[in-house]
Amino acid sequence: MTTIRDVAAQAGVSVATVSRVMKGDVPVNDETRARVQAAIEMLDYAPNAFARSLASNRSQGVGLLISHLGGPFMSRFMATVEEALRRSDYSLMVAAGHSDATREREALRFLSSKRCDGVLVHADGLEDDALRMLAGQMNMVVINRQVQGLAGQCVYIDNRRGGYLATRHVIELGHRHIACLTGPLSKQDARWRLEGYRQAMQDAGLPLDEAAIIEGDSQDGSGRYAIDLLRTRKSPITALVAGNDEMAMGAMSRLKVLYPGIRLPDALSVVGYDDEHYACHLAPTLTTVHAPVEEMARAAVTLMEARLKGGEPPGFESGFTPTLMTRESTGPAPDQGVFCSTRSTF
Amino acid sequence: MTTIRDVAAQAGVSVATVSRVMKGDVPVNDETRARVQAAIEMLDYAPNAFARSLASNRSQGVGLLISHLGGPFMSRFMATVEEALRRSDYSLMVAAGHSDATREREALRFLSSKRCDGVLVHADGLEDDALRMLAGQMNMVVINRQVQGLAGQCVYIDNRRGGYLATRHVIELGHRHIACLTGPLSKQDARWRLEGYRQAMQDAGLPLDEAAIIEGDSQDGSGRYAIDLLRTRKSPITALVAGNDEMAMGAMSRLKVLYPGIRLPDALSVVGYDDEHYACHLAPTLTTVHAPVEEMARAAVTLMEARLKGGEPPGFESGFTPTLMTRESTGPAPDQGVFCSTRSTF
DNA sequence: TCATGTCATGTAACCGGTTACATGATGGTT
DNA sequence: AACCATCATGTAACCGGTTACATGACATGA
Repeated sequence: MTTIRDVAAQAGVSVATVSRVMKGDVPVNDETRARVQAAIEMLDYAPNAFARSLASNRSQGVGLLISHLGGPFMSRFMATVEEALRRSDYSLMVAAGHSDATREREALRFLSSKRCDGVLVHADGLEDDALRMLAGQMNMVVINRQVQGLAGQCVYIDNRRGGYLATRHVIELGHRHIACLTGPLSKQDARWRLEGYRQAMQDAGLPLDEAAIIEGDSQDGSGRYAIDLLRTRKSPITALVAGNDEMAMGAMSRLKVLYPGIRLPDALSVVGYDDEHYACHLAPTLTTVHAPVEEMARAAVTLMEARLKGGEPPGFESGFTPTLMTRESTGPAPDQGVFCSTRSTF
Repeated sequence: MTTIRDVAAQAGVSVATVSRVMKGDVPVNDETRARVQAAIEMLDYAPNAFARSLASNRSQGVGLLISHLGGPFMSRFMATVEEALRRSDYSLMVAAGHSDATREREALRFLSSKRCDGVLVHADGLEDDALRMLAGQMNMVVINRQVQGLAGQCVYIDNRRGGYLATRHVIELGHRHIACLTGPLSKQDARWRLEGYRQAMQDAGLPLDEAAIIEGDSQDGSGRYAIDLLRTRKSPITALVAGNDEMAMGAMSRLKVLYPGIRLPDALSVVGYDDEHYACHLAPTLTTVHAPVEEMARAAVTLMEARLKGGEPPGFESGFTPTLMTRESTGPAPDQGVFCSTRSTF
């Protein structure tokens, strides 16, 4: 392995000069710089990252804590983050938190033990308090979540608005009996989406039926479960607002099994959330809420880089707004919901 | 930051002794060890990863080069790899190659510049030759690909068999005119899957119609394209074997648009590949080829750890076998294919 | 002419570990 | 008693960079 000393010897200068040339922003005589660069070229020199980190106390790496690696849009998110970071010569270290407070904390400890310069945190297990505390110990940007007291280091999306949009959409289609299938209410985003649902119902002057709110686990199985539950209740539900596409998909699958003869939006209008890439290939194609994931990822990296450079945090808006993708899974409200006990198909 | 010297002072021993206690496998007097451990505990000491790496020339990190972060099963794969590595206190550094030889090479250079102890390489842009060469320069385990000359450092799956299984399945259902929609044939796995298709056709004594082999790009758009193409040709195709679920999904969507009245397997039997988690929620649910991704990921890590420890490579079999998941998208061959020009729906 | 400032460059301490080798204590053998 | 092996521990060189400070060359103004 060629070291900085080899290069210095080859170029006939001191190691300090080589270091300065590598760094780039320190004034060096043009002729000297050229000689050093020639030597670097000739010896195919690449600085030792460890030595550099040890001396400068910076790792040139940022950690990414992902609550659940298989989660929606994670791949899109990570791809964008990786690309943006690499452009700045930062490496990306990934750790998974498995949506569990203890494991997320452990993952952060791990990343911190690896001396990341900063961490992008997508945690849904940790409490706000824990995040605030940890943010004091390391350079942190929080993704997909708004934490009070961590202004300027959160990139989030208005989940309340997402839930609102989804619900208002079916209301506008004439639905009055609308169920809501949420993700685990221990998660902030699930709570906000539900809040949006509540608000939309209230704004439309519709009664809130607490029995029509079902807490799921964000997996497709919950969709099936929700349908079965709503069916036993035989409440006159005509639309379902789901907390994510996965559960919406599960619900639709179950409906197709139970009511093979009925076209789906006629049986039940279903709205998803996340706009996963399969959403437009389901049958019927899924109306869902779309988030600008790539933009959010870029914003997170920008925020992080600003923190790392130590300058003023860029004053840009890091709150994003979801949009509704209207597709076939939602349609006009029928006179009678499929779940209504008076319906002949029962 | 507390250093090893602080701990040494606190415990009244030398830094070497502390280092030995940290290492674990060197004999240290029990009483001394206890004192050191108490000091570590008391000072909440965590060794500086850079210093350690610099001195020992090991990074305790492995890189993961992913050709395409959004690709099938990547999240499952990564989740498993991350968990297995972390258990051994290795960190995971991710770089994306974007399915392009140059960018993959660049990503490897990057990971190597960060001094990873080893790299797990999922590359589909690089040539075998390039991989063989690079494998000489760094500790490498190749994922999802069998490279001649790199025995014992590849974890792969028998794509030929996968293609064979998919094709034989529809043949057994009575289909005789079977199209094949492949991924980019510049990719090894796409070529092998096609090879399996060919073999199955041949084994069944069916004629090979080269016009029924279409090269796609692994995106859903290719599915649509393939259907449109087959339709103009009006060849009497009754089944389609696709190179992945994405394309199969695209094809089915297109079919549903074109022939809204016909149930899908009657119009065309479709087989996918990858068994993505949405496969069983499409309508009809998608018959597809399943790979034991988690097992493969664990095997890759095991192989890597063996290389890192420097011991003998474990003699286990790193070739995996795919299985067919039979679902609704395939059915008995109709008398007349939907693409047959004599059909009345045209 | 000499003090002073500017600029490019060199010297060497430092980051915080690992580890080869030195040291010294202990106990067994002849 | 002298010798040697064994074992736990300490000393200090080393890994390969960064950077504060020193140095020396040259230009400027009094």
